[in-house]
Amino acid sequence: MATRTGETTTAMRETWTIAEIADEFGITHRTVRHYEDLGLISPERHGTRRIYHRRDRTRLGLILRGKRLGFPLEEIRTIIDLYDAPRGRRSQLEYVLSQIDERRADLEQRRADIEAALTELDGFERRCREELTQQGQGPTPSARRVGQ
Amino acid sequence: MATRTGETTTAMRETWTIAEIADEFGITHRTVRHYEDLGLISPERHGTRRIYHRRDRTRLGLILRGKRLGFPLEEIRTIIDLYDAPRGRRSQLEYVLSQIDERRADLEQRRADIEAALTELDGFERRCREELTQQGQGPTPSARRVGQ
DNA sequence: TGTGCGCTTGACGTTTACGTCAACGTAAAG
DNA sequence: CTTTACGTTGACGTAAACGTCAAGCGCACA
Repeated sequence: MATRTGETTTAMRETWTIAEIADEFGITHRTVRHYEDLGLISPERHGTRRIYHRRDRTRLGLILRGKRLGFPLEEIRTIIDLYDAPRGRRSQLEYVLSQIDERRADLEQRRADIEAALTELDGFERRCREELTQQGQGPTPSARRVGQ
Repeated sequence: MATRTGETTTAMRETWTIAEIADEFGITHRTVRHYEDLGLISPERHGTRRIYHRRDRTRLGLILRGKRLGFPLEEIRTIIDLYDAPRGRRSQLEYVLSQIDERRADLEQRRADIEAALTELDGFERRCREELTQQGQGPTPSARRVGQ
């Protein structure tokens, strides 16, 4: 597990290549480049080569979480751009705050949808388990990994 | 707002046309047909015309919630099919229960992502508000709808 | 010095989720 | 009996999010 520069852990690294970034996040280099094309990340260049810093990794984390939540990439861009938007003037700050409110409303809608889905799932599982205990306790060749 | 069959409310209706279904759910008839093509709904036919029942509306509700949560339609189909899958034999029931566990794990991951996003958003808002009070209380022409 | 490995830029292909005609059928209303 | 409004089946178009070559560049190492 030796890193090629001899550090103890990757946590000390300052910069990364596209390949390192890609398989650390479990995506392809094409995907990383696609995010760059859309302006979600903008790595430094060393000549023609891309150099990724901590900032880029943070952004990638936010991007992938946004994707897990089903947000389109364009929307994800506006969200993470919000985090380091200029907020010097009062009007800018108030704009950012209003955007925050919109984002929160969206997230809370999603949370409500998830709670509802989980509740339904629980009810459904209970009904299934009742059907199960109602049945005879006759053995079944299928594996017993319910408790796992 | 009189319905053409003269009932008081749409809640009493037993069947609906594609147009009624579509604009009740705020989607196009093309979308409804697309869901049918993918096997997410299968309305009754009266000759060539589609007739939608309560069952179809329930399914549409689940479909749209799944979409709000960012699930692909194919996955949504397997999910809602699960709800009325045959579970007569014990092995079938156990399969359904295992699927439920998978679904729940997925939903809980998403919920965790949402909680994290909301927490970050809260922290970010607090920092913004501090910057705001730090600034001079000079008036700004922008609207004052923060408390709303 | 050349050879390979990793990186780069196109450019086209693919899948998902519909949008958008086009052309036709049909049932009720005038 | 002919509109007309609604419904139906293709079939092609499109936008998003990458996948997949192809071809070339540069640098480290034998």
